[in-house]
Amino acid sequence: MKHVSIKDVAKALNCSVSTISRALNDKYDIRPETRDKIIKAAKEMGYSPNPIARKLTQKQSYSIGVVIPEFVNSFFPEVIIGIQEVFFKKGYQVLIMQSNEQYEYELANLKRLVDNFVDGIIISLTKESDNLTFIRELIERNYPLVLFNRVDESLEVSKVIFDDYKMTFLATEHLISQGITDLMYLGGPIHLSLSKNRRRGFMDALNKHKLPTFSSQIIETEFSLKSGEEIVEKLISENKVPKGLVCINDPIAIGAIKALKNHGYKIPQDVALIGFSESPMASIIEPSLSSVLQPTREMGKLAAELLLKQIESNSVVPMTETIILPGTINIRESSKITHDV
Amino acid sequence: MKHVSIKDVAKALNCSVSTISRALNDKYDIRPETRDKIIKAAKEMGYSPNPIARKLTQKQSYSIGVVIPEFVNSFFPEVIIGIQEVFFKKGYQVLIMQSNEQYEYELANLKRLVDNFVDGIIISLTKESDNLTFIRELIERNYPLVLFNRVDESLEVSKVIFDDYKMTFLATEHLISQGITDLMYLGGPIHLSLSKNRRRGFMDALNKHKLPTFSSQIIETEFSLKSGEEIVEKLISENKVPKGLVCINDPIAIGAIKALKNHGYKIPQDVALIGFSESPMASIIEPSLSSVLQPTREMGKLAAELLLKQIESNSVVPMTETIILPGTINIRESSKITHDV
DNA sequence: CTGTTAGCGCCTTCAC
DNA sequence: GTGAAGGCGCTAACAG
Repeated sequence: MKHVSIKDVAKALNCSVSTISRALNDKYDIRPETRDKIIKAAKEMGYSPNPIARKLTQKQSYSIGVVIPEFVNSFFPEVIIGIQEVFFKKGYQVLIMQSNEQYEYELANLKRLVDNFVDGIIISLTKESDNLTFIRELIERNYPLVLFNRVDESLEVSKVIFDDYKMTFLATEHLISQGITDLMYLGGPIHLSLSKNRRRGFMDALNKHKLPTFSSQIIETEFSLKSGEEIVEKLISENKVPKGLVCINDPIAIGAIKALKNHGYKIPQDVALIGFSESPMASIIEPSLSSVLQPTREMGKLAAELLLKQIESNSVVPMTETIILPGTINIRESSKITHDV
Repeated sequence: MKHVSIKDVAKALNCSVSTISRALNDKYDIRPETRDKIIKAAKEMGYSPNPIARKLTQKQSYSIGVVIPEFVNSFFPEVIIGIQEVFFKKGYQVLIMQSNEQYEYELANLKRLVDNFVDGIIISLTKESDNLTFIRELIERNYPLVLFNRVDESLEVSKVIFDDYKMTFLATEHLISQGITDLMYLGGPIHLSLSKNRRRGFMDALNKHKLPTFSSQIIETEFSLKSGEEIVEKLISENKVPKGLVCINDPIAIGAIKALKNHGYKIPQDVALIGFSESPMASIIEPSLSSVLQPTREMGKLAAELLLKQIESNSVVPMTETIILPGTINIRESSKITHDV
């Protein structure tokens, strides 16, 4: 049960390996009849090309890498499905690497992908990625690269992001429109561009409506449910719970809800909340969670297409392009204040 | 910015490539001093071995593949984290492939992994995988292989599974202990061993307690929340809702709860439920969901270790071993009937 | 101990 | 049109 190689086929058909190679790759300089004969024979013998050997000689490996920070939440898996849709059709292999929110893993993953000659990489940064040296090197080498969602804006590279600023602005305005003036923002890891933009959106909405702002209004968090829960527990113990909470994502919001409910707060009457990224949990928790709905799978598709474009055009000029995806606000119970209270 | 190869190092140090190779691989037959000198020079020159070329000559590729049916639910990602823990330490690359619950993808994924010379594969079957020809072939070729969770018991290969029979038996008994005699089982895709064993556990628990059994008591489902919701909607419309529901997994149970609540059923008073596989949602939904808690990450670790054992012992004798992991029942509100009603 | 040679499977010149 | 030869980067076998 050994792998049949091009050589075996050549031997069987009594011709040279290069002829076989040409036939299989459908090159010119080959008589149609011989080509067909060879293809038929190859199939019968169960020949399949060895991608390893192919990678060694050729530039293309027909595989790309995806590096994501985590996949416990459903967000990144959903993006990957979008990516796979595009590349599967094109016959590309998609290598998925997970960095466990650690820069060390991320770097190792990137290096491994490069060492394995992937044709390009799609990446979303970990929450601690502040050293971007390796990525900058890749960009300089004109390595096909696309960042999505968790990007660093200083990098000159193709990106697909959500309209973080605007959507957070609108989400905040939505709470304000419910008559809430006392707002806080649970804002994610501090140095990610995504966090910064969303924070800015939050502040600008407050400013626009001439609401008071104060320094402790924005709280740094992780992306996890647990983090949201802990931080709100702390707010409760310090007696600093505001009337409205804008949250960087759904898990944070859900953690917050959990803590609030534990302590007898009524939602949305005592505290109104809105999340981000529309997780499946949003419609399950009680009260159901308002959230910014984003085209997650679409994000994956677009990132894949941007990468494909870079790969297929082997231009020396870097093709950087940024796509900003819009979202919509999905209003549910957690932010619908009944004014007849 | 080209890749420096072993040849470049050889040229720089004025010695032969094989010496370099020996030094880098720390083989015998090399003087420590030359070795150290070479290693130092290689590092300075920024040399990194080309894994592709290595794969071509050697048998080992130091990479393994993981094929999972889906990763929208958190179960499989959690298993993969366990797998990665083991292999990352050993310097192995873990290739993650996702089959979208389709046999066609699964087969393509397996073939690609084999073509890429992974040293072994860890796999959990899709819900539709009933054609196991390719896997059987791999087993015959003594290809290192481990199945987990969604396995086929007829395959003679290493497996890591949960004690599906027993845990479902106990889960069912738990509902019975709450005084429920009118039970149904939402049981997952029909031909997976996992479904069969759990179904058997359910039936045996009923039999042990001499409860009536009837054919429509077990309903085939998918694994998704939506499936659970639809099926219970149907039960409601047909007026066939039982007093207790044992569910093959948490998403099904949560879908069921959603449908029941929509129609004004009280949980657990009108209908008590228990799920399986302890998802994060279980403690968030209201009422909180009782569920069988399983050592998910541990499952990944064990599967990885079984595979590693197969890879490292290059014995011709197949080493098949089945590990059955126990679970514990996590009782929450959805099945706690207050008898003072 | 170190260098030379050959070959993994494939593709790409270059002759014929 | 087709075959022969060389090389991708590395390791292994055999000399010396």
